[in-house]
Amino acid sequence: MTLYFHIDVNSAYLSWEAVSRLQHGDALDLRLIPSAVGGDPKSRHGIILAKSIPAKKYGITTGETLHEALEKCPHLLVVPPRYGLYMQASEAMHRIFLEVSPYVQRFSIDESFMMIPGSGVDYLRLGEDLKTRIREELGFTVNIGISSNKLLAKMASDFSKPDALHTLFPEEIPQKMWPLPVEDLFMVGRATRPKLKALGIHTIGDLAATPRSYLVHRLKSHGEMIWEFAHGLESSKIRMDQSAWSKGVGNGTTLPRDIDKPRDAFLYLLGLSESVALRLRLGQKLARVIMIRLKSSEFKSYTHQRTLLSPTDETPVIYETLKSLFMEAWRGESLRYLGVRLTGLSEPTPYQYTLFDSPEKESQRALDRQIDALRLRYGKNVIQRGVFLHKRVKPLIGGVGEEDYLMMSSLL
DNA sequence: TCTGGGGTCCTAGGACCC
DNA sequence: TCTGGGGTCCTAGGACCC
Repeated sequence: MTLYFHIDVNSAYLSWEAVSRLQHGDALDLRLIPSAVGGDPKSRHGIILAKSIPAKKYGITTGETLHEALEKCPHLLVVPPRYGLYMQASEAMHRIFLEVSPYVQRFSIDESFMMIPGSGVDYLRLGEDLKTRIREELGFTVNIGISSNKLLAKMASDFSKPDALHTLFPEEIPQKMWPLPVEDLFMVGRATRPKLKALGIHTIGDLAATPRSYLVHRLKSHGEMIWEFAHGLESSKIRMDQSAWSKGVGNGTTLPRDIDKPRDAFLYLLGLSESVALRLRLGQKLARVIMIRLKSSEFKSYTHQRTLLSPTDETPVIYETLKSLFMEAWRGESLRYLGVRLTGLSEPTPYQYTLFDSPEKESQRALDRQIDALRLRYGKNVIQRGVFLHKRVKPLIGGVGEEDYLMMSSLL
C-alpha cells in the first residue's frame, strides 16, 4: 500500500525564531515562555502570526491583534517576523525530506506531503526517525500524520501537538475523526461552519451521516467535497517541483495610514509593480491579466482587472495599467490597502511581439533585466526610482525580499 | 495600539460567436 | 419582430488554505 506522510512544523515561525536565537547565544528559549511572532501595530500590521504553547494557555490565538493578545497576557514577549530566516529553516527541512523520498510536495512554508511507495514499510519507525532527525539536526519539532491518502495524513498530523506522530487509516476514521467538531475538517472554514450548524451538523461524523445529495443540494460542489472528506475519500497525487506560485503572483500591503489621493496611491502601486514584476521575471513567466485590489478604511475590499492584448513582464506596462485600473475602480473613499495580482501566466519564449510594439520594447526589457541582475547581486536596495527619494514608501513592496531570492538562488 | 500577506478554486452573469 | 442553445472568454466576488 502506498503511504502518505504529512509533516507540519509545530508553531513554525516561533520555533524557528527560538532556534535561531539559541544558536546565536541567547540563553532564553522563546518556546518555554509566553511569546509570539507579530507585526508592528504602528504600521497597522499588528497581528499575531505565531505563538508559543505557554502563550496559547493564555488564550492567545493566531490572527488576533497584538492589542488583544497583550490584554490577555501583559508580559507576552513579541518579536518581529524574519521571513528570510523562515525560508532558510524550511529549505533545510525540505532537503532532509528529499533524502527520505523523492516524492515530496511543499504545501506551505511549514507543511509538506511525502509519498512512500511500496509495501511492507515500517512507517512508524520511518516517521519516528524523521522526527528525531529534524529535532537533532535542525533543533525544532514537527507533527507527522500518516495514512493512505493526503487528506487523512493531514487530518492526522493535527491530532495532538507538539512533537507527535499519528496515524489515521480508513478503519480508524469512525473512532479518531468522526467525533471531532466539523470545523476541524479540512476545507470547512468560518463561512461553511455556520451553514452546517444550521443544518444540525456539528461533528465530522454528523457530516458523514448526512446524505450526500442533500449536501450537494445545499452547498453545491463544496458540499460534495467535504462529504467525501468526512468519509476519508480523497485521491490527489503528490505535486512535485511546484514553485510557490503557478497560476498567478501578487503583492499587496496595508498602508501605514489611510490615503485618499491618487498621487499617493500611484507611489504604492509603483512599489508593488516593481516587486511583482521582478518575481514574474525571476519565475520566467509573462502575465496577461493584471488585477488591482483596494480595501477601504471600512475594510470593504474590491477588485478590478484587465486582460492585455499581449502578455507582459515589463514593470512600466504593469504600472501604467494599474494606474488606469485604479482610476476606474476607486470609489473615492479613503483606502487602507492596495494589492496587485498578475494571472494568465505563460512562458516567455519566444517573446511574441505584436504589430504595434515599438522598438523601445526590446530596450525596456533589457533594462528591466539589468536592474533585476543588480538587485539579485547586491540586494534590493542597490537601485531605486527617483520618485521614491525622500519618501517613506519603499521602492519594492512585498515579499520579494530574501525569501524569493533564496528560492531562486539554486538557479543562479 | 483595532483587524497581514500570499495563494487556489468556484460561481454567476454578460459578451460574443456559431 | 420574436425565438433557441451551446461554448468560450472575461469579470467580480467569495470561499478556502497556510
